[in-house]
Amino acid sequence: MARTTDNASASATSANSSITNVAALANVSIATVSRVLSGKRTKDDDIARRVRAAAAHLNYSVNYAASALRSTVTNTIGLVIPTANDPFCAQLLDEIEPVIDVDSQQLLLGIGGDQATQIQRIESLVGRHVDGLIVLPAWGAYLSAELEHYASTLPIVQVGGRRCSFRTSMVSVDENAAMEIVIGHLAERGIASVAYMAGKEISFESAELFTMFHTQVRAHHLNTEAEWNKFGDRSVQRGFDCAMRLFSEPLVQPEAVVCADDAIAFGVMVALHSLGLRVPEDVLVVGYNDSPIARTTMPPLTSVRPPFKQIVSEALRLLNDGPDNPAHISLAPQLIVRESTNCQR
Amino acid sequence: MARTTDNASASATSANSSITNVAALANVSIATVSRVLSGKRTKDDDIARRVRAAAAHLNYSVNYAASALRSTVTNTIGLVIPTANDPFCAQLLDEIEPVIDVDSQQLLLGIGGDQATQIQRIESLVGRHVDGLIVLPAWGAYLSAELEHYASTLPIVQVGGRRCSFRTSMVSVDENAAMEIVIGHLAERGIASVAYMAGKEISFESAELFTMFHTQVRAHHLNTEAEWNKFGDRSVQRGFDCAMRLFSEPLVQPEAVVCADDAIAFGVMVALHSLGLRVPEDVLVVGYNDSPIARTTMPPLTSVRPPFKQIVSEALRLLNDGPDNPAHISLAPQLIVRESTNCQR
DNA sequence: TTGTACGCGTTATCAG
DNA sequence: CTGATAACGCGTACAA
Repeated sequence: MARTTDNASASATSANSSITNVAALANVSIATVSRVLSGKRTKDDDIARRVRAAAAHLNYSVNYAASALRSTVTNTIGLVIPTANDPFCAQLLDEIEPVIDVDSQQLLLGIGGDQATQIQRIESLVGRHVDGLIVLPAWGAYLSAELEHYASTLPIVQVGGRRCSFRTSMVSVDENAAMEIVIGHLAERGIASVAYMAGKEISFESAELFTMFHTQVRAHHLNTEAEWNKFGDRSVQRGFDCAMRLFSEPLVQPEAVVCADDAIAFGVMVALHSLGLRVPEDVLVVGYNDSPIARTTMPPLTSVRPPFKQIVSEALRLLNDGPDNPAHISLAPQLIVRESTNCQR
Repeated sequence: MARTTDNASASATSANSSITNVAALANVSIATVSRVLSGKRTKDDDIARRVRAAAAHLNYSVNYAASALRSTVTNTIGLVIPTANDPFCAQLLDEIEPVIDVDSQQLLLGIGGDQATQIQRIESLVGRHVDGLIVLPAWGAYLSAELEHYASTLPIVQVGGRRCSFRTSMVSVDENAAMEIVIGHLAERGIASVAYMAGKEISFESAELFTMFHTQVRAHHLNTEAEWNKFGDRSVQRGFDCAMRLFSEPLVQPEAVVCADDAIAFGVMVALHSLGLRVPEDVLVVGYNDSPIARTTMPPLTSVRPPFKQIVSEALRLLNDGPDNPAHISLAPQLIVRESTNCQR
């Protein structure tokens, strides 16, 4: 073999080498090449090695279009998200892509911030014959009907959002467990009272969490007040405003604040700081989503971390199980304890 | 026509209707159907209308696998990014996906945080025969050789990162213009001295910007000190630490701080706040990237906004031009002026 | 076990 | 401008 020309010939043939070339070089039929490379021929004899060597030498890779046409498997999964500018979506993206790719599959991405756009993206991806579909519904988007419509054709997993029918699969964070862990943690720290800055009022999930908050507060014999616990958006500004109102009164104040999002928690911490209150000595603060920013606040923020790895692996497992085995899976998150709650009463 | 059964028959045939069915229903040949639906036949006579009606009735959509197999156009473009957890990447994603999709194209996403992974993703996508490739190199990744290797086969656009050869296309933010705009803005505000918190020292771009900073400072007759201007990472913590050191000394202090990232600026603002210095009354602060967080800081942060829309449209234009017309395009950003610099001296 | 031959759904080619 | 037909590259039933 002429070592110095290996690279040159490889790069020269990289574009136009098909299974036929490999078969010719390995001195076998294309059927054998197909079987060896797709793993349908387990033996590892001389033939198999010759085929693999030829494929490597020609820098051969299967033509997915031809493969998909013949076998109706595209080695492609579709992912629909509302936006990349959201810590949950972004972390899920970073977690899911590498896992997809090891399977020599690829990720077809659709972004849609509202119901109409998401439905459009779903239809686009179904038209592409993706092998499976993972959907993170946008806030307030009801995709159940749409998803159910394709559920018989295609394995579909909804991640988070409103609970859907049992004809489609679903993976979600166990928010009740989250609340239990958070309140339990605060109770362990010895605090006596706690406030809650919830998510959007319109959301069913927010309401449910709100209820769970009160259940857990009672269970741990903590105190809370109606005017401490408000619905609102998930912004820094909202956390700031709420905390300013809450802590500038000379009346009774909570010893801890639980937030439905890290951004809110962040605003709360800034407000506390400008009021001269210390975190965690005077007030403990807990966030949600464990966004990258939680690690870099002053002090670092204790936050609920959604089980991204598990969400991804369960979602992919459900996709592999096919469209006929739908299931609803709820996964408990983890509390990442940092400085913002590191203070024993 | 039986209106009530339209939906039922459409959904029933949605899965298994090919060009042959459409041709039969429209009473033309499959070739004509192909031409009408792909727009290669401009006339809008009775035949065209019959074809479209038949396609709509059967809920037909082209099989991209078959189309790709025959025509070597996959209607797919590949995008490689280092991570979704970065404001620049996330905003570019949100900007690019809708523009791709209107062209009935799709986005194949690859994520790789280092050089090796990114190369792997690029090869994966090339293996998928994407029609074009957009690459955002990871920090410190040198992909020029890899990209150049495929540049003859495939239109490739590099976005940002180290300058590449003229055999591949490139779209980047004009950082010099950015610095000019920023320093010009501060000079207009009447400040006399300014500090700069640069990006990573290893980066060529950082060094270049560092030089540009000094050029602009001189041009506007402002003052700066060597110990004010440091390289460092793009984190909140870094901004906080640097600002604490800088502003806790009773010596001469800058009236403005320019940061290479919003996160740094954020840390600076927190530090100033805890030192009792007001923004913008005592110190003006400018960030970079106009991440969503810039809108929600207290006060809202003046920040350099990369021209995402233009980056996307230029990148797609270069992809459309094919692999034989590479170009390097540099786009001036925009300064989004907010409260953090809203103070005349 | 291996090879031959067919067909997947589409677009390109060419003759009418 | 239209229609018939070949060809794209691969997987697999069937024959050897």
